[in-house]
Amino acid sequence: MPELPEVETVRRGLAPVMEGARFAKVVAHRRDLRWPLPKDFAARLEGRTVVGLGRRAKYLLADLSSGDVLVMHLGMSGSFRVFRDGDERTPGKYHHERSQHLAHDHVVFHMGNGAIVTFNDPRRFGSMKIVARAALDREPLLRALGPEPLGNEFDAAMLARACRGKTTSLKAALSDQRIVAGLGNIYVCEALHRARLSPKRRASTIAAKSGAPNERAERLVDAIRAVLGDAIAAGGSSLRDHRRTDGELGRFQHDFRVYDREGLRCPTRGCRGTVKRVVQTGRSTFFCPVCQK
DNA sequence: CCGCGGGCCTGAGAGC
DNA sequence: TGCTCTCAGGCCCGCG
Repeated sequence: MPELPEVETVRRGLAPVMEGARFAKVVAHRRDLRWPLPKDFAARLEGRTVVGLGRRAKYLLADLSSGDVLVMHLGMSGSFRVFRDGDERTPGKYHHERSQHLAHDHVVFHMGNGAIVTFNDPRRFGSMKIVARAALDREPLLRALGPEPLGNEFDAAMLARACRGKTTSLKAALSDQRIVAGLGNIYVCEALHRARLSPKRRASTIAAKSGAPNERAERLVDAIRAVLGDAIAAGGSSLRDHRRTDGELGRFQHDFRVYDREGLRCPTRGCRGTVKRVVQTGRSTFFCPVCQK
């Protein structure tokens, strides 16, 4: 499911009920997630306070008072829901929603402030891991990640350097979390369309031979930042699984220019092209062959 | 090292 | 209705 904008939307939904709150009780209904939860998962969380809730790429990072960090990933179909004590829901609706959600609620956090946070993931490609904060920079899950695309260190020079000499497609390069961390299938397609660059173009062609960025690299960086910013502002994209933590849908799927729009007119001003779908490295790519060169 | 394909899972939707 | 097939916001591993 989630790419950077969806994960950031989830982070913003969880932060108000988790930051400063204590894990009163933690229940792992099943531990066989993408990687297994440790036997002492609940014990290492219970009684600890969440000092802060951050994000790195598509990972959520809960800093704990114990000096550990709870690392969470949503995989393809993971979602979090927040149920608050005494919110406006009627008891009937509350229980109805809980029962709807229960089938794949693998982990449930009962916070000391009365909030209940559930992690639901039908496909179980997501998971959680507890690591010592002091060892976070050596954590294999995070170690090889490239720069945050909305951070200061991400710019055309760095993107060009990372793509220098790469014979693979731009689509594959942008999907590679070691080059830039947080994009997935939707936002790669959308960013390339905004930058008017073909997903099939060789990644190396955004850099000069010296590795210096060219004008394409500049356009691409601007497009990536813009699409991620717009998507976060819209609460992410809801296709199948993504929900905000209050259960509401994201809205950015209505603003897709190419993703999942095969056969429709290209929205670029003055372009009379039609959105095409091709398969690259096993995933669907949507693009306009007329204005994306 | 590099790029690609398969596999991990479940569920939704299309087509017959 | 029910079956079979394809596809899905991710990522790791192994092969050539």
